[in-house]
Amino acid sequence: MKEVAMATAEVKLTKNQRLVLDLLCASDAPMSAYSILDQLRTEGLRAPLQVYRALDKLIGLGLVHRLESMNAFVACAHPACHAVEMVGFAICETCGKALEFADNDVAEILSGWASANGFDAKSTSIEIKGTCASCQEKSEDSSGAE
Amino acid sequence: MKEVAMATAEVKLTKNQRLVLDLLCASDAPMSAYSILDQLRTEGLRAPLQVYRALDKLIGLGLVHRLESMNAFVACAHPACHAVEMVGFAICETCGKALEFADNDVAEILSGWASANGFDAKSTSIEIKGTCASCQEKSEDSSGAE
DNA sequence: ATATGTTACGTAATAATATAACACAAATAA
DNA sequence: TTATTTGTGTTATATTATTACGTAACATAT
Repeated sequence: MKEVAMATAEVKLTKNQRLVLDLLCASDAPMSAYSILDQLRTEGLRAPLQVYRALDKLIGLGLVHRLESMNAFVACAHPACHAVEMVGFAICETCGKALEFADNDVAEILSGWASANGFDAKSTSIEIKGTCASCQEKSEDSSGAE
Repeated sequence: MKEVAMATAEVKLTKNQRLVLDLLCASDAPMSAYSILDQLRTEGLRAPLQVYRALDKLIGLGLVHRLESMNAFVACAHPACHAVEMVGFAICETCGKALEFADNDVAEILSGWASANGFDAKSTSIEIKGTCASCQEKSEDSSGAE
């Protein structure tokens, strides 16, 4: 029961799943499956499938999310409450980082739309593309204005 | 000026762009780039790039949307008001069809989140995965219940 | 008309992402 | 133990997308 208080330690993960999750947690930006593979070659991973299988499991557990518009994967920012149903990301096209967010109002509106239309929703992904605050500041430096 | 009243005729499209758009409009479900290519071989298209270039242009015009989670493309259901900023789709995992929707409340909440977080949003995609009404009915047939 | 810039085209090659199929090992449960 | 499930490792292949190159079509300004 001393077992570590890490939010992600509740479930027993296999070696490969642990390697992938730890790498994603340590990364400050989403990673593609193949860059995960490259990083883990030293740990013994050799084939894409090893990564994809671990990712599938981790996504099922709500510990990892997939960014559909980028074919990339990111550790869930809220590892405590694995909300699998609705997740949102704001993805910066300049630095590649993704900010995870959750919004109950949006979730309710969308599930309202679904039931009004007889659609049985299993999962919802929201992805906003644009430029993050930090990258906007940087680009103002070059524009010389004010 | 007699020029056709088709909603999609406002802009002058090239032959390849027209072929791709017409095919997507005629399809009742989203299509992958390569299935578009296959369908248009008889029309003279030969290489993936020809399709991807046409798609890029059509997406820029708001006449076609990309379903990020499926690597597929679909003609815009509202060809009149080309809303590029925010589009939503409910995608049926059984029949593969996609229902397009728009919701101003959601759009406002999301753009509110963005400005509150200093994020400069360019485009937003919402994709709900699940089962459409029609496919639910069909599967009830087999479940015999009630 | 001719020059110039822009947009689109066609082709070949290749990169990047993802899955199928197979045989085997470890953990779990009956 | 036996059966069942779950995960593993490997090879091969399928699917999706882009790079790089050279050419053609079109607008428009001289």
